[in-house]
Amino acid sequence: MKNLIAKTLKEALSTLYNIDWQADTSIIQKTKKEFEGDYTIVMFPFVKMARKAPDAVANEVGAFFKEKIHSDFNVVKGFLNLSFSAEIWIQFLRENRSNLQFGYTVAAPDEPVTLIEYSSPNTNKPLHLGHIRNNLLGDSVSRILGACGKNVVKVNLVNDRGIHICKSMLAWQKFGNGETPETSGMKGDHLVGKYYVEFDKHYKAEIADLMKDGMEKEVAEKQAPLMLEAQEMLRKWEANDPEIRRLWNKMNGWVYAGFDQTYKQLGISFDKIYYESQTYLLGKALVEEGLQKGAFYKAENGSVRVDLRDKGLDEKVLLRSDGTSVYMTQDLGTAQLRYEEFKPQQMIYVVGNEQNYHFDVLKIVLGEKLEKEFGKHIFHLSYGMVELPNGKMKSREGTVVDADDLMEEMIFQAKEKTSELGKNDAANGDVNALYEMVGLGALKYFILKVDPKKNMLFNPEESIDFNGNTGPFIQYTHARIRSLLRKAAENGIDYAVNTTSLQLQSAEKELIKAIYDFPEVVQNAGASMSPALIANYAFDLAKEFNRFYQETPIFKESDANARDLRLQISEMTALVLKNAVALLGINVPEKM
RNA sequence: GGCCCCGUAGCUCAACUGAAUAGAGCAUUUGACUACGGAUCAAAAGGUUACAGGUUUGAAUCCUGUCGGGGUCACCA
Repeated sequence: MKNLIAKTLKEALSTLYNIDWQADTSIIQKTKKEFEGDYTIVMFPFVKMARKAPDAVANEVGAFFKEKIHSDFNVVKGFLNLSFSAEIWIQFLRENRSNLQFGYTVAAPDEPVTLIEYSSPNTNKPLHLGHIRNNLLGDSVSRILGACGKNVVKVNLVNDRGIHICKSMLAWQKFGNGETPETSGMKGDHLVGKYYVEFDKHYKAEIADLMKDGMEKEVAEKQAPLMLEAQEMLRKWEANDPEIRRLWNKMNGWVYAGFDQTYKQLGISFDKIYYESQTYLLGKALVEEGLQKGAFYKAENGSVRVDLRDKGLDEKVLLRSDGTSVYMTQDLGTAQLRYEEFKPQQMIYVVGNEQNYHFDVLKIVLGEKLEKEFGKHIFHLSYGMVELPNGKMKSREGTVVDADDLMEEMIFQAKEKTSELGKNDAANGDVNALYEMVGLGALKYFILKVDPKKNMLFNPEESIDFNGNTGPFIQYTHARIRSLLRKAAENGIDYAVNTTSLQLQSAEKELIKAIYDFPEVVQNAGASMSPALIANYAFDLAKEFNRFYQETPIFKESDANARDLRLQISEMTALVLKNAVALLGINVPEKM
């Protein structure tokens, strides 16, 4: 529709004023509710060139539209409002009714890969709310890009090596008494996380002891026996010490089993999992290459660095003086590996905004210093922190919101709420599946409705809402529509509309227009990688339906054609709600 | 301190990337169930978009400065 308007506008401008306008749909927008019309064109950009008053231009262009595509129009202070006839909207409904993939674009067979990395957990502690935002965001953006016709490959980079996991291993060795997930009944990731905390506790005690003997705090932190042991363990690990490797494999195995369970419940998955332990060596070759090229240099102590001060950044270490790799080394290597494996047109990294600097460096080192073409196609999808009422989540202060606990709590709340409303009877089918769908729907919607790049606040004291701008509101609206359609089917009503010569009431027209917008919203969400656009759209659509539902009787309508049209609008609304919310990873029930 | 991000109703968030009277939800007040599903709807109230300048037909949005909040400046990841 916008394209038609743009095309006609171009013609109008050229015929009336001899203006050559480069079609730009941003000046064509939906008409605000207070005004009459469907679409609005802002005429200000043209008044100078046309050398006429805004209203005069708008009137002339409006007349041209009326002549050309039979749209009605009115003019308010330089804004040209166009209205289209009911036939056009009803026609649109008829054409799209049977398209279950409405709003989605299928990838072309030769579409190159778009790679997206998300989740990327450490293996020393369980996932928390921050990871949930990462996971949901990555998963949702994957779905959205897929719906935009991209060939998406989802990858996870597991951070399975380093001093952090050694800390857990050491603490388990020392204080664990051979405890396992089986003997303790704990989820593997939680068990390993427990020993990470345990390490910290004993480590702090050691520091305190050393300081009591008059040692400086900073020295004590480095001299504490536990820390020295952990570092020794890391060295042994790097030297492939069989015993350490066995322990490492065992404990990581526990963690993976735990993560798998969390991922499964969250409803997310990956096409490929990379392990840092398998990729960290690859970056070294790239560093060597850069050294040869003269892009990097060797410092006196033997570490390899890159000087980015001319880019407004600092010097950055790429390889330690002892030759071991750092985070950056590893990321260079994985990028190269992935490029060779998938030849992606774009590599998206879903990583928190605390790492903006890291990715600035990565892009420059890869794209400019090493002159790798794929370095220019790296996109850091940077998202804001989840904050608690009293600040950031800190694992050491025990203020983390655990992912598993939170999901469990949400499902429990869904159960409470459902029971309270007396909707937990067998008529709703598998009630446990429903609780899970609703609880997780609330959680996912809550996280995804806010713009990814902004920090967001989560208050554990107040449970996530089920009314208003929420996932369950949308799920409920969907269930109600399905119920309507079931009733129609029971009464043998076939609501295929076979006429377009109907009047549309305002609620009906608003709803059809909102449905019509969906494909464009998906495109916009894909372009800006923002599930928030989808979430807010779905909510508006559900609200629009409720308004329509309240105002226009369906089964009491005496005109069968009008009734059928309303059923058809309802059916299409349910489809769009389902398709929209599916892009957020939210399922929608038939009944609730 | 250098660099980056943010500041919108009491609270949580929008505003399609510069357009009309800045919109929703929650909370508050009021109204609507003998009704196709009340997890609903309708209405009231709530704003100098942190502040001060600037750019232009038009600014929450762009530029400059000030104040406030966060992030980051590791041979951690």
